[in-house]
Amino acid sequence: MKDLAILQHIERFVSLNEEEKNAFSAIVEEHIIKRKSFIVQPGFVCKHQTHIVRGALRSYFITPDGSEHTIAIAIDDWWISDFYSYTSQTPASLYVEALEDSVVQQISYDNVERICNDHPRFERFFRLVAQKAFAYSQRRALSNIGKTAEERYLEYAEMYPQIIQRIPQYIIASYLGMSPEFLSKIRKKLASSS
Amino acid sequence: MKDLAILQHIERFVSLNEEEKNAFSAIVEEHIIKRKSFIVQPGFVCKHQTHIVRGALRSYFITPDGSEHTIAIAIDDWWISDFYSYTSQTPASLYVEALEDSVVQQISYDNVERICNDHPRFERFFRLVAQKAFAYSQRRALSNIGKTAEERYLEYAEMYPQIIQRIPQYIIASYLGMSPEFLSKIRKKLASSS
DNA sequence: CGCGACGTTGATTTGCCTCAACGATTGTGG
DNA sequence: CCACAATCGTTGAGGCAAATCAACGTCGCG
Repeated sequence: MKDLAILQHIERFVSLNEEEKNAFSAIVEEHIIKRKSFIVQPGFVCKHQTHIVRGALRSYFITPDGSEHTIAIAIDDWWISDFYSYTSQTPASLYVEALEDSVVQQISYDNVERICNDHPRFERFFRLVAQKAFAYSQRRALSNIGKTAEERYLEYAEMYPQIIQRIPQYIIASYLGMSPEFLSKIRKKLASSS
Repeated sequence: MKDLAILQHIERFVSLNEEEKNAFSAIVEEHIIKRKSFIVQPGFVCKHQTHIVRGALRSYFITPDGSEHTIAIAIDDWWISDFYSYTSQTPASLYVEALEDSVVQQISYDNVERICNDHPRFERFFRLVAQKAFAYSQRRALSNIGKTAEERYLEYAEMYPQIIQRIPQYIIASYLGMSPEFLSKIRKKLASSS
């Protein structure tokens, strides 16, 4: 039952009957993504929402001056995409790159719209997901306001210890909005003071 | 026809028949909000989504050190709320305050859920709104990364000249993430160099 | 009029970046 | 299986954008 993970995920929000489960299973595509390869690239429309079965991916973009900025780091059982590109079906401005060999399940924009038309329960599911994603992003933005780099790191490390272990430090730094050198200095200071 | 503005707003996303329009009109409450009064306060659950017919409001929160941070500035025909509190129906962490005497139209959480159950078209509308709001907030966050305070101000002033005129400068500064003193210096520099 | 809200200006401080050089580890082709 | 190159992390010196602090100007309003 390859789609079990993603169906369980959905049933946390809405309950589904057999017909709905089958309709959904039919539109899920499972893929293996090799480390360092991309599922979204600037200039191309992001056509899928991606659910990570296992592995790790990140989204990031590159400013005109050439520096990388990580927008999201996602691991097992999270979703990732260029949500702006997906929603508006316009060319992406982000890269979405696998940090490890990963297994993902994807559903395409067209199939989402279709299944939402056919089954209002999915309309509801995607409304709740969008609301939750938005609320979560608002909250993250809030909780970072007025914090120093050290405070942001401590909070993140406490919240997502698995990510700290699995993901290279310079990517964490880029996600937390600081230089890798500065994160290194923060960690040194924390290690000596504990 | 008091509900005209908000119905027009909805019909930009989905088309409604007479029955749906009537059902929606029935749950809209119109209120006048006096300058300096609050429609959301920390500790209380945010029970409404608020559509501004005319006037200006902002949402902000206060960090433990006592400093104010403006999250959103909204004027005629925009929506505002503590979206996190609304979505999860948990106590708010934001204030939402009127900056001018304003006229708003509100719909309650319970009524939104009810009308979504009864009419899938509204489920669709609120999904699209949540998706758009999320995509927009992502995009704003993106476009600010790696920018100096001056660049952020110039961009905002170009995008929303009406807001620059109508809203006190220290609130703009707080929204753009800089001190009021520094915004003053930026404006002085820009005035002399043009 | 006088008070409070808002904006300005200058002096000083600081959090974090940039640059540069140097380990440590990993992996990869010969 | 080793050599060499990437990749990643560390350390220190110097610099800058923006915050903080403090004082003063100005306007509208009760």
